[in-house]
Amino acid sequence: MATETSRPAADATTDPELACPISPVVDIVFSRWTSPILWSLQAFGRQRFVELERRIENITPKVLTQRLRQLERDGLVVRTYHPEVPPRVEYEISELGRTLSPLFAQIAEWAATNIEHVERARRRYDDAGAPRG
Amino acid sequence: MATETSRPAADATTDPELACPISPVVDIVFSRWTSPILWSLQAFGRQRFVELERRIENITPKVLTQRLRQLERDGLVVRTYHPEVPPRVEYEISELGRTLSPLFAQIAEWAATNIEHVERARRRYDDAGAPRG
DNA sequence: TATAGTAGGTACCTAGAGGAAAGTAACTAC
DNA sequence: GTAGTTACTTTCCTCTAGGTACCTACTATA
Repeated sequence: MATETSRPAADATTDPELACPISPVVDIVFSRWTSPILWSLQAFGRQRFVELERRIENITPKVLTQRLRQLERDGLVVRTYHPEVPPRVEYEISELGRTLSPLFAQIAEWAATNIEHVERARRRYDDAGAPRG
Repeated sequence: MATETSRPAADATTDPELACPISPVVDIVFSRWTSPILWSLQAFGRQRFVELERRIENITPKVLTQRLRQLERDGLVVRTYHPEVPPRVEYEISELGRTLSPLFAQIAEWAATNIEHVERARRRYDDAGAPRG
């Protein structure tokens, strides 16, 4: 199996997990491209590869495959292969994946009310020039 | 200012944010090393640079500085510089940063009940051999 | 004959994140 | 005069995630 598929082994000596119970979740759910994939599947239901590819703009098929495999391995996504011609594959969120929904909802809510605060803070920081001290 | 400090500009043409309202939050809160830092600050209160450096194992001072600057810029962390000798700098979570607490709590809760499901799914997947289809 | 559609696989390459290690300012203590 | 302390900064280097591009098999359609 390709080394590219597996994440950088969660080695206790090199990972930021020790001080933080949420880092493992970040590795599983919030690594690059995984959240849009999970979001898309939970928001729009079962989808084919190309549908995901089109909906998630700028993702390359290679990376989409990688992430889907990873999510399948983690039990968050279910892959169904139909041996037709042309081949048809469908992806849907698993039961375990669905337990993330309230999390996603809360994050979306936090974003709706606080992202603008973050952006205002950035402008304030940038306008103030380089940090003194 | 060093290019290393700034994140890869959130360009609408290259980012996975379009299909997903939670990606921006991921960029801000859940990028590498930021969650342990925020967690540490919200769990153990105001801390000095070296305290964070010791608590978050294996983080290098360079990266810690980068992440703290980023979090300060985003208004999630407050930095207080005391011009003493030797210099003393204290970091604490901001009011805006504190609004993340319920999020963190929910994620920690999800982890507590579901991480083992993920690990079991992985073992099942790996034992089944390469994906057929 | 050639092209399109589907779900990827594979080889190659680059940008950039992040690590290692040394340097810096400014003062104190020995 | 030298070592220690703190909070970084800077330089150099490595590694790898991710992008580009091309390839597979099979059929329908023009």
